[in-house]
This record gives sequence, C-alpha cells and structure tokens, in this order.
Amino acid sequence: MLKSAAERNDIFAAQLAPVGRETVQDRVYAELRRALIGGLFAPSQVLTIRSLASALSTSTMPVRESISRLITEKALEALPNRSVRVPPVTIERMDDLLRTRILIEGEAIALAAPRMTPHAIASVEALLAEWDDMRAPAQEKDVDQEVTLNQRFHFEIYRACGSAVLMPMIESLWLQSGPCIRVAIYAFSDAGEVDTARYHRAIVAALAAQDAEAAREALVADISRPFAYLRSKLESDAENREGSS
Amino acid sequence: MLKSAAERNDIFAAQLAPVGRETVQDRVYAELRRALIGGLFAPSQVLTIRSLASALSTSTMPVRESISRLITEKALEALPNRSVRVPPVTIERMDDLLRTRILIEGEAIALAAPRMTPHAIASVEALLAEWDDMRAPAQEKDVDQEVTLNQRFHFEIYRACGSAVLMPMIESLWLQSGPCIRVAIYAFSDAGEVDTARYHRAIVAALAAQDAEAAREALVADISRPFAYLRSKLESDAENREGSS
DNA sequence: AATTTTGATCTGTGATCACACTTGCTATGA
DNA sequence: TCATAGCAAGTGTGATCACAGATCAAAATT
Repeated sequence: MLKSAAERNDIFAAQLAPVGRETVQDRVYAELRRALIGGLFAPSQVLTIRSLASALSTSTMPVRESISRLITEKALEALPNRSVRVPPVTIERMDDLLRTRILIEGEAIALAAPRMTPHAIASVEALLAEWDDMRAPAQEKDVDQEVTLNQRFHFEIYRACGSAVLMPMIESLWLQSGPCIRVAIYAFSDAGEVDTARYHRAIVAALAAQDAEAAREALVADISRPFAYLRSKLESDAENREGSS
Repeated sequence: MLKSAAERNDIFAAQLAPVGRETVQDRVYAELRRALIGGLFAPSQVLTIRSLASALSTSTMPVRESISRLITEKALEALPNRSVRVPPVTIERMDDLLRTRILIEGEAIALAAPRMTPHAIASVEALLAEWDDMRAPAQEKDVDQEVTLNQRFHFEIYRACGSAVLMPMIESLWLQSGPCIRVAIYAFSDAGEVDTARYHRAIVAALAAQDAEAAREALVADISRPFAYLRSKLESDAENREGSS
C-alpha cells in the first residue's frame, strides 16, 4: 500500500531538520550589526555600499537595504551628500546614550531579577568563568573576545526581563554605543587594567539574591565606568586640540 | 572688479534657501509611518510590496526598503512565509508597550519640564485651543484629526527634552502602538466620550509650573487610559470567543 | 466523493542597468 | 601663479528583470 504524501512527509520530518531560510540580506545585516557593536568601524568613518558589497562578496542590493535599516536605528548616519558614515562620538551624545542606557537597561535588569531561574543564573556564572579563563593564561589582550563576552553576559541577563519591547531598544542602544565602548575598552586595557569582572560579579550576586534594586545599581556602575573614562579622555583631547590650534 | 565665485556664492546664499533633496524612499517611508501611527492599517493585516507600490504610484524598490526599515522598528512583522503584516494586538504586547511608554515618555516629559520655554508652552496651549475648536462646532467625530492633534501635542512637549536618543525611541513606540490606539479612540468616541482634553490640560498645567513629577503623573494617566480601555475590551472579546466556541 | 496532484498566478529576493549627482583631478585661462 | 572650467571616476537611487518559493483552484486519480 502506498503511503500518502502527508505520511511520507512525516517520516522525513522525523529525520530531517528544517533548513533555515536565512536571506542574504539577513546575513549582511547581522554581519554589519556585529561589526558595529564590536567597534570594527571607527566613529566618523564613511562607508560606501559598493565597497561593503565587495567586502561581503554580494551585490549592492542586500547592503543598501541593511544600511537603510541601520540608519533608521541611528546606528549609521546619512550625510547630506547622500553618503553614510558611522556617527561621530561627541560628549553630548555620550551623555545622552549613557543616561538612556541607565534608564532602560536598569529597568530591564530590575524586571529580570525576580525572573532569573537558577538555570539562567548558572549560565551567567559560566560566562564569568569563561572571562577568568580568557584573562588568566594569555596576557595578550583579546579585545574582540572581551567585547563579545561582555555582550553575551549582559544580554543573557536582559533576555530574562520578558519584554519584547525593551529588548530591541537595548540592542539599538548597544548598536549606537558600540563604536564608543570599543575605544573605551582599548583605553582601559592600556591604562592600569581595572578589574572589569568585579562589577559583573556584583551584578550576579545581586541577581542571585533576587535584589532588583541592588542589581540595577551594580549595572549602573558597570556601564557608567567606560563612559566616564571615555568622557574624561574626550575632554582632555578637546583641551589639547584647543591649545594647539 | 569681478567677484570671485566664493563671493558670488555668498551673495546667493543670503537670498536662496537650499533646496531639499527628499528621495522617493523618504516620502514612502514617511507616508507608511503616518499611516501606521494613524492606525490606517488594521492589526494582523497583511501588506504586499507590489500593492503598496501601486497605491503609492512608485516602483517596488522604495517600498521594500521602507518596509525593511519598518520591520527593524517592529512596526511591521515578517512572517515565515516571507510576507509582512502589521503585528496583531495581544494583551501581553499591550501591557508591554504601555509599561515601556510610561518609562520612556515619562522620563522624556520629566526632562522637558524644566526646559519648556514660555514660547514652547504657548504653542502647546495653542494646540489645546485647536482641540476645543475642533470639538465645539461639528459633532461628527473626526478621528483622523484627533489622532493627529494628539500626536502633535505630545511630540511638541517631548521635543523639549533635548535628547536625540530618546526621541527616536518614542517615535518607535508610537509606531508600534499606533494600530492599537486607533481602535481605542474609536471605542472612546462610541462609548460615553470622556473628556480627553482634561488630561492634556493637567499636563500643560504641570509643565507651566515646572513640576516635573506632576507632569510625569499626568502623562501616565493620559496614556494609560486608552490602553486600559482597550485592555478590558480585549479581555471581554476573549471571553466571548471562548464562550461561543 | 474525497484526496492528491498539477498548474497558473502572485510574492519576495537578488542582480543588473540607467541616470543624476558628487568629487577629485587636470588643463586652460587671466 | 592661481582660480576657474571641464572632464572623469565613483556613488546613491530607482526601475526592470529573472528566479525561487508560496498559494490556491481546477483537474485527475483512487
């Protein structure tokens, strides 16, 4: 007896995993996002569609649509010449970004605190351990991995806040502050090497204790630190430029 | 003596305003935004690129890029079929949106309160007067104008907050809650007609007194009202559907 | 008669082309 | 010598085309 098409389909479905249908545009968009958050593009750098397309080895079409999306998220900036660049970092913009990140990410972690399951806390602690492993053996500062781990740490927590509206906003904020924090982390690695993980441990401790407000305060301290450092650096740069001109 | 080109340019610049170079994509994007905020598209409605393109009498190219942008803002939703629709309204999503709007728009108005110049307050009061004019003579409820006026009122205030990071977030939130509040306003117009302007007057009074926290509270009351109404409506609908099935 | 197959149509996706605009360089003029 | 005009390369924008997948209705099969 012949099997019906539906039955045959069931047999295959049991053995074959559904192949995801990720479009080229999605990949390009994700790649540009990753580069932006990781700070691979310098502030004020001008990007051209054709060069990005050849670098990603696709046509211009997926790139221009991805760039349009990134412009609406304020992750890129459209110049009046119709060219695009990554937004320059100014003190005003940094203060604005920091204030908003404290507001939104603080709320997200306060919402997440009572919702963190033991399993979620364990996976966050695993990220802390990964951090220690990375730092211990090799002394060469792997900024890329540091940025990635920091991102995974924060988003693993935020994911527990259960808000489908807050999450994209946090991603947008990271996208906008990405080019800044990269240079901040570089500066930190050069200067004195404060123990970044200490702040993360404070966050995890507050979360394990289900103390929402303590978690919020620890988070504020964590994300304020690189911004404050970068701020003082920018101010001294401005003074020097003013003095030399 | 002949003037140099730069000098001639200065002379012209004093008399001629620079001609804006709005692209077709910008117009399409703005139009779709306006339609979404105004609630011209129903929740769960499926949109096709080609139909929108013909409705806007352009090619598909500007439309698809605009739609990509709207999807990243969560103003539209990409289905696994690769078709797009305006997101359906659920109780969870509404609560999520309202909570976030209270957080962000509350912060924006608290920031704006001490920065409202007498001129800015006057222009907001002018919008209140427009509201009264609209309501007084004609009894036919012009929902379109009501939505527009409400939007202008709120954004005239938020604009004073001076944050280039908060503003796009507020716009994104309005874009996401647009399809909901339209049906809420319709429901309000049908049922009993609470005096919407009363809440707005309370906001203006608090702003005139430079009282940031009072302004925040008045704003929370204003934006919570339609959501609460819509929420109870959705819950009764769910009960009816459950009862009839 | 119910179900499956088939075919036509529609939709999103990506590539390519044409056009307008900007930019940088070069040559020509005063 | 310097500023201006002119040319050339490069860029974003929008239209059009080709193609794969989805959807739905009619037709053929069991």
